[in-house]
Amino acid sequence: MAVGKKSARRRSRCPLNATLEAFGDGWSLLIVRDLMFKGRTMFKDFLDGEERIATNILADRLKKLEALGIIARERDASDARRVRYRLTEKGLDLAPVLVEMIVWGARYEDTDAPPRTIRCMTEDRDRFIAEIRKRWAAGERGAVRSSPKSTS
Amino acid sequence: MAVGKKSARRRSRCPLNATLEAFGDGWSLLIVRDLMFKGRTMFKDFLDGEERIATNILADRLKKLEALGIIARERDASDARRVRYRLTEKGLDLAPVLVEMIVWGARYEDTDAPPRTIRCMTEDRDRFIAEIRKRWAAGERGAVRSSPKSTS
DNA sequence: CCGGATCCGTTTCGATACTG
DNA sequence: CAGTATCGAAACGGATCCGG
Repeated sequence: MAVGKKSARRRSRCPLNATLEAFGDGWSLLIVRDLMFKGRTMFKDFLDGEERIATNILADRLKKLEALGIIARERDASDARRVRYRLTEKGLDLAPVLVEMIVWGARYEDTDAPPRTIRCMTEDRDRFIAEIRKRWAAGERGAVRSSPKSTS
Repeated sequence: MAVGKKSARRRSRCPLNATLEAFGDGWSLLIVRDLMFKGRTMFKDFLDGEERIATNILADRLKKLEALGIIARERDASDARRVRYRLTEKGLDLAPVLVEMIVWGARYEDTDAPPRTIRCMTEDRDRFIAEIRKRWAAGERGAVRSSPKSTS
C-alpha cells in the first residue's frame, strides 16, 4: 500500500484511513515514537536509532509529517546548523495510539520493553499519557526518565 | 517500509516495532477493522470494501494475519465453498489500538465517522471496547449495530 | 459463483555515495 | 549536520486464469 498519494484507493473517508495515511508506512510512527519517548530531536538522532533508517527515507518522512502538521521543524537558536524537530499538538495527540500499540506488542510479541513501563501504561494509562503531555509542555525535551522508563 | 521480512532493520525488539510488523503495511489493519466493525468475514466481503484491495494483496495479507495468529481461517460448515475468517483473541486485543486510531483520525482529518460513535469511543472508551468483545463472544458476527453504529 | 494464484508493468523503497 | 542523487530490489496492483 505504501504511502503514495495518487492511489485511487484513498477516497474513503473512514477515520482509520485518515490515520493510516498519516503513518501507515511504518517509519513515520517510529519517528513520532523517537520524539515522544526517546528525546530525539535532530536529523542525526533519528538516524542513530536502532532501526537504521536511510537518510533519504528519513528526510522524506520528516517532510511528510511536517506537511501533515504532526511535527514542526525549526532551526536551533544557538547553532544555526542544527535543525530541531518537535511534536505539535496534533502529534502529541498520537500518544494514546502509540501507547496502545506498545501495550499490544509487549503482550504478544516478546519484546524488550521493561515490564514496569508496560504496567504503568495499562494500569494507569490516563496518567501516563497526561505525563507525556506535561513533560512536553514543560519544555523538557529529554528522554523519558522518571516513571515511564526507556520505552525502547 | 512495506511488509518485507528479510529487511535488516527488523531486529529491534521494541514493542512498537512488533506491532508495526503485524500491520504496519496499511492493508492488514483495514482487514482487522472490517472484521471487527463491519461484520465482513469472507474473502469477497473484503474485496467489496470501499478501499478496493486487489485479490492478490488480500490473499497475501490474510495469510500473514493468520500466520501471526491475529485471524483464523475456517470453512463454512453449511457451504463448503465458503471460507470464513474470524478474529482470534490476539486480534480482538487490537480493539484499543483501532479505537485510538479512529478517534485521532476523526479529530484531525475530517472524516465521515458519525460523531455519535466517536463520542461513544472517547467518553466511554472502556465500555465500548468491552462491548466489541461481548458481541464477538456471543457469536454475533454481524455488523456493529446497536450502540456503536457503522464505524465506516 | 468463491477463493485464490500467476503474470507483469509501475511505483516505492532503501543502501550507498555524494553535496552544501 | 542535514540533507540530495542514483539505482537496483522489492512491493504494489490490475488483469487474467484456474480449481472446486
